[in-house]
Order: sequence, then structure tokens, then C-alpha cells
Amino acid sequence: MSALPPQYNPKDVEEARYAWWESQGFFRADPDPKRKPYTIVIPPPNVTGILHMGHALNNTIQDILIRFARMQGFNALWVPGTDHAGIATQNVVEKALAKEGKRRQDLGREAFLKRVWEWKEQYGNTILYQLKRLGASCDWRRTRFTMDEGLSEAVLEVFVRLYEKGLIYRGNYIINWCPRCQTALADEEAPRTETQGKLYHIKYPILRQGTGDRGQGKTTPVSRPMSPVSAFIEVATTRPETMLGDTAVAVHPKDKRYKTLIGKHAILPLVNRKLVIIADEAVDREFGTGAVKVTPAHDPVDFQLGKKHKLEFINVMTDDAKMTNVPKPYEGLDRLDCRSKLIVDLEQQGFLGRIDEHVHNVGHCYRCHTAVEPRLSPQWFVKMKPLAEPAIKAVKQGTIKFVPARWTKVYLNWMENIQDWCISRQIWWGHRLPVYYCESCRRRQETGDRRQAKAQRVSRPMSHVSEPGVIVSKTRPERCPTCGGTELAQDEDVLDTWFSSWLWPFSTLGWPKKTKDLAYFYPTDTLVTAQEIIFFWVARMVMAGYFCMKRPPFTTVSIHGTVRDITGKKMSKSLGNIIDPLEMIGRYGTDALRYTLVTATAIGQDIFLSEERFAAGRNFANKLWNATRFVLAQDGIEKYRVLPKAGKVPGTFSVADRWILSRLQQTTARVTKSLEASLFNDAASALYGFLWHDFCDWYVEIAKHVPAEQQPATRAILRHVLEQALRLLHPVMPFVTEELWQHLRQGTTKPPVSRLMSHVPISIMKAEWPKVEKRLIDREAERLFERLQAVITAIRTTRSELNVPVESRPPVHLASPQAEVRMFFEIHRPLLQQLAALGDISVEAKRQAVRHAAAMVVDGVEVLMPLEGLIDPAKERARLQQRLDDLTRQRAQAEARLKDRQFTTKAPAEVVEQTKTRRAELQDTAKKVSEHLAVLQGM
RNA sequence: GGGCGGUUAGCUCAGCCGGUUAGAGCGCAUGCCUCACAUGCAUGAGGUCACAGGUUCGAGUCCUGUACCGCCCACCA
Repeated sequence: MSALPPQYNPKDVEEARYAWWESQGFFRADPDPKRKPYTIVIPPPNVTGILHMGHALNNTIQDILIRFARMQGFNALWVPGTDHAGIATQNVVEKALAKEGKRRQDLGREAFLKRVWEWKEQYGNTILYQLKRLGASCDWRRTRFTMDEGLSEAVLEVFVRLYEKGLIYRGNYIINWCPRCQTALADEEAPRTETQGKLYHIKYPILRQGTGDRGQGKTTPVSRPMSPVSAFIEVATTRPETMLGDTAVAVHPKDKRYKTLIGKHAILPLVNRKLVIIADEAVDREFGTGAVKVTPAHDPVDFQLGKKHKLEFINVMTDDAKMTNVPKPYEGLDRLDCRSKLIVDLEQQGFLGRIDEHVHNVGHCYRCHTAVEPRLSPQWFVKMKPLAEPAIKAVKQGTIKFVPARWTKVYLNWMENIQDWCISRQIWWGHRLPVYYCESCRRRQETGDRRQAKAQRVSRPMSHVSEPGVIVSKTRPERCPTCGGTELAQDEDVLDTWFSSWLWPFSTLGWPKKTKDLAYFYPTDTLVTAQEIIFFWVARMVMAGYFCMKRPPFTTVSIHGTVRDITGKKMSKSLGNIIDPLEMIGRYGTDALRYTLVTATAIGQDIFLSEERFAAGRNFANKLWNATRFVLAQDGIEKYRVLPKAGKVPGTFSVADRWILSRLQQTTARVTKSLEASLFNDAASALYGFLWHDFCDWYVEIAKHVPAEQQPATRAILRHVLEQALRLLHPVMPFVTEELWQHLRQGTTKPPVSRLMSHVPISIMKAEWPKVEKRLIDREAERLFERLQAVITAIRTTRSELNVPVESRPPVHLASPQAEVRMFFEIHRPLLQQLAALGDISVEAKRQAVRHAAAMVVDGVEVLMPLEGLIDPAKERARLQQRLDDLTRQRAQAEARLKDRQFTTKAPAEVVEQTKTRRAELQDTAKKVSEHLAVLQGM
């Protein structure tokens, strides 16, 4: 291996390193009864997706966990893959088709699907390549796709099982309908956004008492024009066009204004339909006029009202949101055009009241952002309550834990109020429902039910009934089990994409087959995800896990924050505030990106990012690079493969040696603990501080000046500490650590000459995770070294403040009454000279009286720096006086605290002791400083 | 309407089980091209820990309330 280039260039190492790891099979994991598994399932990114910062954070965290586990000796498996993202993918392909001037209907289902598959083959792996650039150490052999044969099999299996248990049913429900995508959307797929709209007040004439029958909810059109009108009831709506489907008006039962009207009828303007006025607590008296029009087929609340009060359900919109089943002038109009026309017509005929500006929450399709229409339509549902039970129990009992724990409540709250899940989608790309309809059964039903001729117009909500002629089967049935007919048609709909993703933790391991993988790797360990997806995916995976496997899919759910820009906005394309992770990788390197993401926040907190932060990561990588260059440049470094015991090498371990080794142990403990607790930022910054400040700023500087007889020990330690710290850093910054580690290893290990060497790992990612060596923890060395640091820093500070040029190497007098302290400084005299740029150093028991000297008192040690001609005595006096004032103030504080603590029994003795020591130190220091001041004043 | 999070240096954020003198990075100022690194070294300035109460010998940390910012959930038509 060639020497390290002087400049660190991430591009030179990253791709090659990744390819090498992969070719060596380091990412692979297979069942091995001798080792403990550690498994992560990747949240399958959407196949149309590209890597955004949220993915980058998510996958960095997962990669840290998996690399950490791998180095700890676990058989670590990370299964990658993508989901087929039904609507999104279909959209992409449809867009491409549109450029050719075609619609999917022009191709037909089969040809269209072929196009989608082609697209998937060509572009579907983009995000996986991007994950590789991020360094993700997935077992790529196992890459899965939710439309794979195996995973599709799992989907059908679950559908059939659920159906057979009565947990899947078909029904007419109000669903969110995207008129553009022409499909049903789950509530989670139609997030509400605040929308500026208008609140239209419309006057519905009230039918005079005594006319019309009082039959509940029967709405026969009023044949006569509205002559018997006595007054109006005014309602408010944001979607006037839905009035055409109104079948009632509702008021609050206790609302005095309308009390007398309850049970009477109103007339729907323009349509002349008779509407019953009902009373229901769901109505908000405060809102609008306190009276609400009821459109059971086009509003979720009204739907509930409709069921409760047995109203008619009139569907007035087609799949593409054109009006239907409405009076002539409106028939076929687009919903919005109809709205405008209605307003004009209402106005002309005097039915229109006020129009207010109104901000309301409207659901928008999460794919195309079209406003969704609540709409009655036949869909397939999963009954969720029974599935939720074990999923609730698991979390309550702690079988599954959330990190941070506060998400537990969010999860439970949702689970306990869970709604049935609409799983059918009216698109082509996806798993087609394994449902078949017998044509002859259907025909028989229709003829036997002629009265339902109006059914086209009026549909009633269905509840779960197993319908004759409906066959649910994994494979296409030969004949209808009811009538034996062979004319069978498969349901046109496909399943919600999440219906395949919720099976991911076990379907990727081979379920429903009983595979070795499944037995060994399931349940998985950690699920890392963003909070947005708790309901979408996490909750459902838990349910699926219990339903299919009778066991949880994972044991820990680690929720990380959302990545936001510097102003707190969510990063999104439409806001144009995207920081592209790949661009950052290109500019600063993958390690820098990962480091920055990980240090940016404590887990669970949102992350605010700005580009400057990535430079810090790059600088850190560069620092490591250069530190390693320094270490490698030491003569004879190749001899030090292992850390010798003190005394086994020429020279003994100095205080600095003991200090850095001790600090390494502390760091190892801290990093290990932090990673185990998902405190990634803590682990990363502990390593940053140790490597940069302890190792580079101090130990490396010291290493440059150790006497010859101690050099072997120092070199061994330089190499050891760096090598160990690189291991600790590897999960966070895999590339640069591997590169440097290889050079260190190459520089320090003879090539394997026998099989005895075969245990030596050839990659840092397979190296053992450092253990804390208790024997190397050395509090005394830490204390001593800290004193040395304090003295050096004090001297530097003074020089800097007094503008003493570096090239003048002033002498220094040290004084301490303690013999061991004097001894310590005698030994470290050369070091002190180097690091503080000093001339002669004298060490004495008693302070000398030196005129024209800068004086410092550090940790009980007096430091005098004679600076004849270099300092202004007045300036120095002022400096000392300032110092003395500070000390006096601090002492007063300590005194007050001590009083508090001493005269109570509750303050622990230890704390009182600490305060006493502190006070004594301050007193001693103040005394010495004032003596120096006195000397100066004598001048 | 419910629930949750945040408020600490100019900026972005750490701060564990309450305990010495509240930290980091960036930015800023000053001095340094010191033979690993100017993507660097040294030094410094900068904080009433949002506000008000409370618990405690002791509160950035625990409790209550207030204000502001943000997020999630919910059927304001």
C-alpha cells in the first residue's frame, strides 16, 4: 500500500472502498447458530424516490447500528429493498406516456403494467445506489421489492387469511377520493392542509307545516314549485356543489333558534327536493348559522349522520369529479365549474346569503396534491380492532419499546382509536386483489332485485356480509363454489402499497415459507424511522407481526427527528429549501455528511440544517487524515503491533502516556454506552473531542518532543490510541476510518506468513469493538496531566494578553511547596519549554521576588515569568488586580454556599467537603496573587 | 378542541440520577505559514439558562402557571 497522500480526498477512497467491502462479502449475513443475530429491516424506500436528507439521516443511523453490532460480534443483517409505491410509480409512468400523447387506458392494463416494470428495471434501483454512496452496509444479495414473487405470495396469503377470519370486508364508505389519480386514499395519504376558501351561506326555504308527509328521511321530489314557503333556514358550506346531493338539514337539538323546525322540512333550492330537518349533537351551534346541510354521500360527518338518521345517499359525482345524478344544467359539469354556476343561479333566485372568506383544512392527495373529494364508494377494508389488540398489549408490556419513550403514548392513542383500513386502490400498479366475482351469481342477484334500478343513483352503505358469488382465493378459481359457474372476473382494484410493506420484517425473510432465515433472524432488533411514519407503517407492522408470526416484528422502535432547514421548515421541493445529500457528499464526502447529520441533534429532536455544518465534518475527516500521516511518519512505527505493558519497552509510560490511555478508556466507555442508548450525537462528539483535542492537540504535540529513550513507548501508544479510536469512530465515519486503519495496519503488521495470522481482521468493519481496559484507567495521571495543561494554558494566555512574542523564549520560575509537584515539573521541564515556548525553567519551593514579572497562580502552582522590558508594570498590575477581584467574588460565592451546606444535615458530607476544598483553593490562590500584586506595587 | 415538543452565547445546538466555575461547533476579535493538518495552531470576547411562582440546604435540570415558536391528532360544514 502506498503512503497516504498529503491531501484527503473523499472521492478517491469512498467508491473503491465500498466496492471492496462488498466484494469481500463483509455485508453478508447468513444463519449461524453459533452467533447471535442482529437484524434491521430498512423502511423500504419508495421505488420512485431519490435520496433526500431524511433518508440520509435515517439510513446513517441504521448503518451506525448495524456496523456497531457487527463489530461487537453479532451476526448483523440489514435487509434492503424498495416498495412499489403504487400511485407514485403509476404517476411517473403515466406522465411519460402523456409525453407520447397516450393514456394508460390506450395501452390497456397488461401493456401498461409491462411499461411500469420496464421503468422499474431501468430506474427503480436509483435509491439503492444512493444508499451505497451513503455507505449503507446492507446485504445486497437479499434486496427485495414488494412486488417480488415471494413478497406477492405473502400479500395474497395474508389477504386470504384475514378474509377467512372475517377481518376483510367490502363496503360502501366515505373515502378520500383523488379525482386526478382516480383512486381511494387512506386518511394518512390525504394530509390536510390549510386552504383559503369561502364559506357560502345558502337559504333553504322551509316547507310550511302541514304539507308533505312526516315520514322519516323519505325524500320525494316536490312536484310543485315552492309556493308554500314561509321562511328560510340558512346553511353554510364550503362546497356548494355538494348541495345537489343533500338529503337533510341538521341542527343541534338544544339550539333555540331552530327548535321549532326540527322534524319539519326544507326545500333544496334549484333541485326542489324535500329535506327533513333533523337534530343531532354533532352539529356545532357556534359555527356558521348553526344549521348544516347534510350530504351523506360526500362528507364523512354527513355520512355518519346519514346512517344514524337513515337518510338517502345520493352520489352526485363521477370518478373524475364531474357532476352526475343532478338536474340538467349541472349534469356533467366539473365540480368547480358547477360550483360557480350554482352560485350564480342561487344568487339570481335569491337563495344566496353571505359569502365569507374561510380558512379550512382540506385533504390533499399526498402524491399529486389535488384536493380530495370525500365520496361514497365501494371499497375493501381491514377490520383493525382485533389486529390492534396484541399490538397494544406488546407496547404496554414493554415487549416493544419506543426510543424516545414519549412516542409510546402517541402510538397507543392511535391504536386505541384505530379506524378500519381502506386497502383497495383504483389503480393498476400493485397487487391485484385476490377476489373473483361469479358473473352468473351477479346476474341472478340483479334480476332478483329489479327494484334497485335506481341503485345507480342511490347506494346504501354495506356492512360486512359474505356475499354469494364473491370468491377470495390465492389462485384463480376454476369455478364458482356457489353455482359452479366458470365465468369469473377478478376484481379490478389493487391493494394499498402499505398492504405489502406492513409484512416487510418477515416477508423479506421468506414468509409464508418456514425458512431458516425466518427462524434465525426474526424478530428483528431495531426499527429506525421518522415520526411521520409511526401510523403508516410502524403500527401496521406490529399488527402484521402478531397476526402472521404471533411475535413482534422488532423490539425497539427508534424515532428520529424530521430534517428541517434553518428556518424550521420541512425540507421540500416545493419550498426550494432542499439541501441535497448527494450534493453534500460530492462536496464534503460521505463521512462528513454522516458525521454532521449525527451530531446535528439528540435523537428524537428535529434537525435544522444549513450547509456550513457539513464543512465541520469534512474538517474532522481531514484532521484524522493528517494525524494518521503524522503517526505513520514516526520512525519504526511498524514495530508496534500491540500496546506493550509499561516497562516492556525502553522507557516507562510517562504521565502523558498514562493520561491519553486513560482518556481512551473513558472515551470507549462513553461511546459504547451512548451508541447502546441511541445517543448518536453524544457518541460522535465524544470522539470528536477526544481525537481532536486530546489526541491531536496534546498528545501528538507532546509526542514530537519526547526524549529519545521514551520514544518507543510513545510510538506504541500513538499507534494504539489512534487505531482504537478509529474503530470507535467507524460506525459514524466508515470510509475515512477504513482507509486510515488500513494504512496503520499495513504500516504496523507484517504480512500474514502463516495461518496463525488468519484471525487478524482485514477490515476495520470486522475488527473487534474496543473494550474498556480498567487497568488503564488512571485518575492520578489525569489529575497530574490536567495540572500540566493548566500551567501551559495559563502561560500561553498571559503571553497572549501581554503580547509577548513567540520568538522571545522567556524563562519561567515555578514554585510549589509540594515536593511531588516540583518533581513532576522537573521531569516535564522540556515539555513545558516546548509547548509554552519558554526558555529556562526553574522549579523551587518558594516563590522568588522577581521584579518586572508576569505572575500566575495555577492549581496551587505559582508561575513567574520575568519579562524585563517586555511588559508594562501598570498593565500587569491591572491584570493582577482584575484577577484578584474575580477571585474575591468567587470566594464570597463559595463562602455563601458553604454556609448553606454546612449548617444543614441534608447536604451530603461529600458536597460540603468539595465546597470547603474549593474555598480553600480560592483563598490560597487569592493570597498568592495579592502577594504578587504587592511586589509589583513596590516598584 | 385535545396531545406533544421547544425556548440555554450573535447563529445552530448539547447539558444524564438536582451538586464545584453552564459546554461544543460555526461566526467574531487578536497573534501565528511552529518540520501531520491554514480544512490548521494559540488566545480571547460573548450567557439574568423565555417569564412568574413553588419544592429543596442547593434548580438550566423537578413541580405549577404564563408567554411565544413548532409539530401531531380530531367530524368546524
